Amino acid sequence: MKLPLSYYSQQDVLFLARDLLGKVLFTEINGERTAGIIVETEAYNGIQDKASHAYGGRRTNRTETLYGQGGISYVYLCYGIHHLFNVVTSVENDPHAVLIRAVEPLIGKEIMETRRNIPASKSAITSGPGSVAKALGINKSFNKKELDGSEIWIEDHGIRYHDEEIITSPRIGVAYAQEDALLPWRFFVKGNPYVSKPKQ
DNA sequence: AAACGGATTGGCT
DNA sequence: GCCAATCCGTTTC
Repeated sequence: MKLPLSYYSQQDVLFLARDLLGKVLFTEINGERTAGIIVETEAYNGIQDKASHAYGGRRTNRTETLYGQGGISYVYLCYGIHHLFNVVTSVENDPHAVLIRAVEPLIGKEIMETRRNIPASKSAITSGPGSVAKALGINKSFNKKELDGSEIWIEDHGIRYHDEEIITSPRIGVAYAQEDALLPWRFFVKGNPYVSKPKQ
């Protein structure tokens, strides 16, 4: 049921960003299980990608996680407030990652409501990367965790989207990446209400 | 040593 | 629509 770690060693991060749509992301914290269907992702393509934290081969305490073997989580703090969850992919020393930007709640909706303090009837509950992490209880303690463990993992429930149901667009909030900001490396499910709605 | 700005969100105008 | 919240790696003095 859980995707094996070998799934994440695929070296084409664009393929995986698209393939992760429809997969189900789980967390279990103190016996509280929550899960959501991934409906929006972005690919961050290693040392050649100006939008990546690992651009130019940068290695810091924060980015060290990205250089690990595919199949671990990369969680960092954005704007000092929001935890953003990424799936590290490819092989060791090839710092590729997929940012999970939105999920459709599947299991543990009441727990998500408590964590987010908004009703599950509102799509904002898991829309946007900061909201996903908060709803699933993901914080910095999840950084570098293997994605086939008992606290966080991803399952294949056989949900498949046709090509025409998947939209690609430029990534969000990466204007600083200059020409790389225009690359169509964001993937989302057409019409899904949980897909984030940036102001751009 | 200090300033800057970001893979964002939600509350107030 | 605007803006504050507020941590941390990077840049600049």
